[in-house]
Amino acid sequence: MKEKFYITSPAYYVNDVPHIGHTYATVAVDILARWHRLIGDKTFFLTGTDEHGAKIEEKANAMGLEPQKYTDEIADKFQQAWRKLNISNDNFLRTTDVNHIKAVQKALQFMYDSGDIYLSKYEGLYCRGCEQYKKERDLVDGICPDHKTVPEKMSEECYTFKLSKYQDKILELIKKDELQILPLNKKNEIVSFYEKEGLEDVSFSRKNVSWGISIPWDKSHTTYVWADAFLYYLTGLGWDGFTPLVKGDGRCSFWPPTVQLMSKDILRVHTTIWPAMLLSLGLPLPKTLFIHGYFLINGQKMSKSLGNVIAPEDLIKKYGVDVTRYLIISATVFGNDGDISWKQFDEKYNADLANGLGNLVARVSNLLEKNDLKLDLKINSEEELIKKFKEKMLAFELDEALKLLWKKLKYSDEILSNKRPWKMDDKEKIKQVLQPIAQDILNVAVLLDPFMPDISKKLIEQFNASQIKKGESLFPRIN
RNA sequence: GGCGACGUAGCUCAGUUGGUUAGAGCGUAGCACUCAUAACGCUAAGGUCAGUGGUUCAAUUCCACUCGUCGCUACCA
Repeated sequence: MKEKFYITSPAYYVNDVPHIGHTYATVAVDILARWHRLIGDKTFFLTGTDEHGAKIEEKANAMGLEPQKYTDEIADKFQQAWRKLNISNDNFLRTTDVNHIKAVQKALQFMYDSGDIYLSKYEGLYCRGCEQYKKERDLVDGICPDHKTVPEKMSEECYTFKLSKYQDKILELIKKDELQILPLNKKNEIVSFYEKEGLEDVSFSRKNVSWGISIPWDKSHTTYVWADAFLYYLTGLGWDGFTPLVKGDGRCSFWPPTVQLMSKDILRVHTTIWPAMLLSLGLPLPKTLFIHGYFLINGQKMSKSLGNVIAPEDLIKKYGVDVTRYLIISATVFGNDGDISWKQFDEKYNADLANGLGNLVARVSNLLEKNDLKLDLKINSEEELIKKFKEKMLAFELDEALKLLWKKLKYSDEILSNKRPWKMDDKEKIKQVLQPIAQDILNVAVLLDPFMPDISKKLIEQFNASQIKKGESLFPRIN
């Protein structure tokens, strides 16, 4: 039974080069995508970059570059980073892509024509320091708590999206899990927000931002970045902006997304503006939004000013690509915030990979080679293990899925130590001991593919050979 | 301030409708082994389950309060 599986990473904002947060999210999406391909699902994996907005324009100006030139450079860095990490995305879409821009304009025109976007005025207290409008309740004694200044009253004309119109519908869909939000505490957070605060209409255009997609019926405005960015999930499939979505038309048949992965800082907009836009456009909503956590260092957020950043390229330099993928995913409970450190990475590497998988592979393959034993092993021979592993993967419990594999290997180590085949003379008896253990290794190797694709491939080749050989050590111990 | 979550071994976490000596992995210590990457195996140490009070024959598990940590409080990618 082939199922359709469409998974997305957010379109990463190009105000920064790829850091470990981007890397974590993208590797997680990649693991899920590879897993679904492995079990035969028809899979599409989208990632990309979000490149418009005032901040990008300012950043480019500060560097003395045209915005397009600047975004070209950063987008290229993202693509390079993903290639290096063996990310198997089916498309990489930039929101400056001409087809994306056209589609956004068509979609906005549709929403304008249908009355969901209207001209109004945004009035508010603007803090120059924050460069944004503040609510009364955000202020302390009428003063911006961050900048200690009194915000100015300003008003500007803007096109506004009737977000409030969709409030009841979206809340109902979230409650019924038709728009599923995971983990559960995040769903509760959003439900409580809907019930207590409710939705207000949101301005969808800006007058003073030139680096953006111009509003098709009024070129003096550009599109609010989120309205632009969200449609990337559609244009990444080649959607041209016409509604309803063309059915059965190649990639567009992947719509809607099965899973959209994101961090909590963008959860709110993804559970308000995003589904409302889809409802306005008459398109099906994503099935599941999964929110992953942040990496912390000694309980603190990573930040450049604190100088406690662990860069993905440093991890790759030390451990290699596959091990880096493994370590950042297994370091924390998927969906929670979690502390990371070099010490912890080293310990995890030695425990799981060097002393665990790597050492067992060396023991078994060495004994097989030395005794000239030939085995005939089968791929995917243990249904029970696959079944349990699958359950964990489908529940997004990536770290738990891995633990199942390590438990299997630990058991093999025990058997090997108890039976002591190196003390035996009868080759047939040695084979009887080693055969099932080698089979377990092969089974584990297959399931490791989503996490460590190259290592998995190497192991499968090694253990599928009729004469298994010791070969080079996969994971040299770190001291 | 309001709403919510959490506080279990050095660390990361499990503990299913309250019920005999509270579990796992890592880390630490000891023993043993030598096929293997000073790896593996075995054993051990280590917890008034944040605190106080209550409900109950019985509470880590339910309730209240206290202390502590954290999240959300919309146009911040």
